[in-house]
Amino acid sequence: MRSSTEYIEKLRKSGLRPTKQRITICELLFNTDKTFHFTINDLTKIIEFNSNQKISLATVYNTIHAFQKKGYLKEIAINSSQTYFDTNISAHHHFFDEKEKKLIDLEDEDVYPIKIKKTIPGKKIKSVEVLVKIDKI
Amino acid sequence: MRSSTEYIEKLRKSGLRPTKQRITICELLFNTDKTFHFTINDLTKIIEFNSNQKISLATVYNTIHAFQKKGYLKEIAINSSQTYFDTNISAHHHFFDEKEKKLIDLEDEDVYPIKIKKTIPGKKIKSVEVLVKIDKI
DNA sequence: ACATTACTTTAGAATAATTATAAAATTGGT
DNA sequence: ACCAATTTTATAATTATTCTAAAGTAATGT
Ligand SMILES: [Mn+2]
Ligand SMILES: [Mn+2]
Ligand SMILES: [Zn+2]
Ligand SMILES: [Zn+2]
Repeated sequence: MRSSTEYIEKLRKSGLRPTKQRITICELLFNTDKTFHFTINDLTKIIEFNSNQKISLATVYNTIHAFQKKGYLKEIAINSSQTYFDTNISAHHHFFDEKEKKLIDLEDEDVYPIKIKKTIPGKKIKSVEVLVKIDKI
Repeated sequence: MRSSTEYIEKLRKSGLRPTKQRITICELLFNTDKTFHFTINDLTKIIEFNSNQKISLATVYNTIHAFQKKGYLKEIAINSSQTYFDTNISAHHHFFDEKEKKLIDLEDEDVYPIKIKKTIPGKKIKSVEVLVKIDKI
């Protein structure tokens, strides 16, 4: 359980005003050792059940996008009707269970290093992400 | 330029009735040596400019999903407002240029083989896809 | 503390890709 | 030709996300 003053500092340093809503969302996202994956819909429910506050949907979207731009969240590329975000911002890969619609982290040691031999003139690599789709045996 | 009778056969064998619309879409998608990536929006324009026929949007969606289910198309996992499809159905990876919103194939020899060490009990791997996001240097 | 300004939140409307509906058209088999 | 099953179509519905603009809050200077 980190103190909210820590998030106030973090937000201020990022040029984001530490509002009640942002602090609440920080607490719900980052006040845990475990990182996790979520959709906006998931987060809305988390807020509903774990805080006394009602935060408007627009603010949830605004906040998540602001946090993502600041690098506090990662967006995971999968084809889904909803966008997935990750509180684990380290470079890592994923399993995706399409039935359960759940992401599972692959740690660095779970995947042999990826080497891309091809280059595109005038372009540089921004990220390399592996998505492993899994299914019932 | 393949003959349309070839597509009629292909469709019949798949249990899909060879309708005018499906044959047209087959011709536009598969009558070329080069494979390519497209969205439904792209395909709609391709149909408009390269066939005398008007195919309703619902039919375009229906047909593409039918072809995908039969394995004639692959859906590419990226976060975009539109779904991308690929006429290259071989297992392969992609560059994605987020500015241009364009996919570029990575050939097998462009990427060292991916090895996943982690396993999930009761689950088997269905696919392994690498997405390399690129940007202006 | 008060005033001023900039930023943020909010409810609700708008947008846009995709899916559903159900009637009309087409296909394949007899 | 006839019939049943499938397909196409126009249109409506759905739904995640973004936009809008008014009201609220935070930061800053006096
Ligand atoms: Mn987004
Ligand atoms: Mn789809
Ligand atoms: Zn993750
Ligand atoms: Zn491809």
